[in-house]
Amino acid sequence: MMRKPTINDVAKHANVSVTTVSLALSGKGRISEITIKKINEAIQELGYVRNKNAATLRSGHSAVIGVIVHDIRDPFYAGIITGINEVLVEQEYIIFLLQSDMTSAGLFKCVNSLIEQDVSGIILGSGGQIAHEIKTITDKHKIPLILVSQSSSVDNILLVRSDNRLGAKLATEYLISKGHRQIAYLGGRSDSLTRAERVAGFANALTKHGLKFKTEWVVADDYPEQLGNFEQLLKQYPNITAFLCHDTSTTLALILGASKLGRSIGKGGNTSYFEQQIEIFSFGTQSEIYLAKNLISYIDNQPIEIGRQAANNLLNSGSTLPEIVIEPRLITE
Amino acid sequence: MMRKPTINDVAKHANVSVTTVSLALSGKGRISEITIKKINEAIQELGYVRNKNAATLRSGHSAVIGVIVHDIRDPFYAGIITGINEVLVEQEYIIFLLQSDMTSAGLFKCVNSLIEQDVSGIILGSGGQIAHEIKTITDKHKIPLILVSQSSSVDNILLVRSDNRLGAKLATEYLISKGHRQIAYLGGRSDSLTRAERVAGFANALTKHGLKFKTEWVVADDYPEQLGNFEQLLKQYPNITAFLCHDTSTTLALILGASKLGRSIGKGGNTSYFEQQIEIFSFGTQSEIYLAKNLISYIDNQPIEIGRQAANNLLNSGSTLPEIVIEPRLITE
DNA sequence: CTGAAAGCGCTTACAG
DNA sequence: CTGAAAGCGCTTACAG
Repeated sequence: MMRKPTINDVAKHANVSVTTVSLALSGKGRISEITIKKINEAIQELGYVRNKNAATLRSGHSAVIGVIVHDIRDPFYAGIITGINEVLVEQEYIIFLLQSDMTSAGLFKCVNSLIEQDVSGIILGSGGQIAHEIKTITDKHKIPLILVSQSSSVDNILLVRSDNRLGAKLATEYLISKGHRQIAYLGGRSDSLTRAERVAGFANALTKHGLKFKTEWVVADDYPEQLGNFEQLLKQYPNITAFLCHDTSTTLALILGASKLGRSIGKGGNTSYFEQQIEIFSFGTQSEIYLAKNLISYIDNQPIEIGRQAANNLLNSGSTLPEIVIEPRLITE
Repeated sequence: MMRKPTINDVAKHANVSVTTVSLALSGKGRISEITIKKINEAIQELGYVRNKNAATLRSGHSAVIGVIVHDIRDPFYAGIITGINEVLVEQEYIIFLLQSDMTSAGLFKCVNSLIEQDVSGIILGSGGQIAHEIKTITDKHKIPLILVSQSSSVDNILLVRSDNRLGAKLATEYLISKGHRQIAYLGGRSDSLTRAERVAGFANALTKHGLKFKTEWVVADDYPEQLGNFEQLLKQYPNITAFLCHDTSTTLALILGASKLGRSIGKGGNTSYFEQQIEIFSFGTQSEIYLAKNLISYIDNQPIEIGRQAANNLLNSGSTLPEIVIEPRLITE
């Protein structure tokens, strides 16, 4: 076999027309059992593989969607992609994965590239305002666009996101319910919108329960050196008994700091105050925390579910809701 | 504009032939400045976007490669994809991302899907023997295949991988050089090949320096409950002063266990034995550890570099080496 | 430096 | 249930 076999070769080999083969492949016309069998045999013998480029070109439909994220190494987005993939595999769709710095220029390049490939939908990992410019383009090309994000919302574009505010609020209330009265928020970059929402939820829970929100007890980690700040905080305010941590890395740093000062970690609640025990509620994923889940509670933002919903809505162009919020799951065991 | 503009529309609008437009787009023929300007204006005005499906179909070349991994949430593979992407973006290539359970059936489906899309290369995240079956198929379709992996090698297929054995060995030797004599290996599933290689490197370093390799000091985490085993180990053998940890999750669990027993973590070497300090060397990535890098050393397997090399070799079909080993980087600061 | 024309491999009315 | 034929949007010899 010199040349790749085409649908023509299959047709000849099976003694039917190309129409029949095409119909059989796509399952559209009603083809007789016998014919199908003949065709399948021909496909087997020739080692025929359908050329989707040709099919897409002719039919105008691609069964490919594009996903653009900032950094695939971010567990949140990795989870989303897993969820998207789960849904798409079932529908025999396939993903183009692009990473973008989310600058205007970079994003335009990505979107253009996806349009060139004639994708039938785009999922963009961003809640930023730039999404509007993108939406203009995708609209012109009649390509559905869905945003997925940790936070924020954007007018008039379908967005599937997590609820950071709620996650932080529920976690804080959980800590309060266990008797903690001195709670701090640690980690995250201070320019992060996600962090701002979490801090808002944190503050909200405190105030709701008559506790005071102290800005000194909210420490960012804009620079690695701020790890020292966590230690400092522990030293300066030894009466803090519980922490909400922005991510696993922060949690790790906190535990190390605590350990240095001879404070242990546990889920004992405030009753163990005299043991100097610290209770931690961290944002994170199962794979990061599972080995430590006896001692640390965590908030799962459900990225996989976000991915699933985004994919489903893209394929069915279903939802007319402007935004779908996935509730966080608290793992306190 | 009702219909998507095609290369024909651009040609008419610019008063040139389609040949000229096509040549200008691909930068192949030498087209006069003036003509190029006219064409670009037409493209702008019409909002023309090239249809790559048609181009691929006609030219037989796709500028698309497929990447198949087991789980995109694995930081190692996420890093590899980042590296692949880095190289491909420069060459204006684009990635199809597939997740596979790496069973025979699942993998065949993925590969078939990629062949249907006419990819010009495949990178497979696996070192398993199944790669041979896949190689047979990709060979038949003349599609270059490169493997990327944590460990193991496969005959006759180009593989880019990390060197776990070496990473573990160097880390262990580092700990020994700091005076540690009682060192344990923690974490990883006991059926993991990667883990086996690391344990081999660990054992090798110990023996080389006249230390005894004790199987009781090598603890897996096949079940989450084995977290308790770490604690148990610490209790039973309080003279262990250093640990090699399989991943960040293991490290987290170890620190928690140590903290419970009043042992702190640091890079003090064995001199701080009487302070009960523990020194940790963990496999992991920068983003997982950076906040704690003052207290914990880590081995970076350089997934990004693995991805880069795999992509480069795929595009240039360059290397005739059967395997490229990327040396781990030890971050002890 | 530019144009007319064939053809990549498929899908899909249309006609039987 | 099946066939002959047009055409999706491009690239690429070939000829000028």
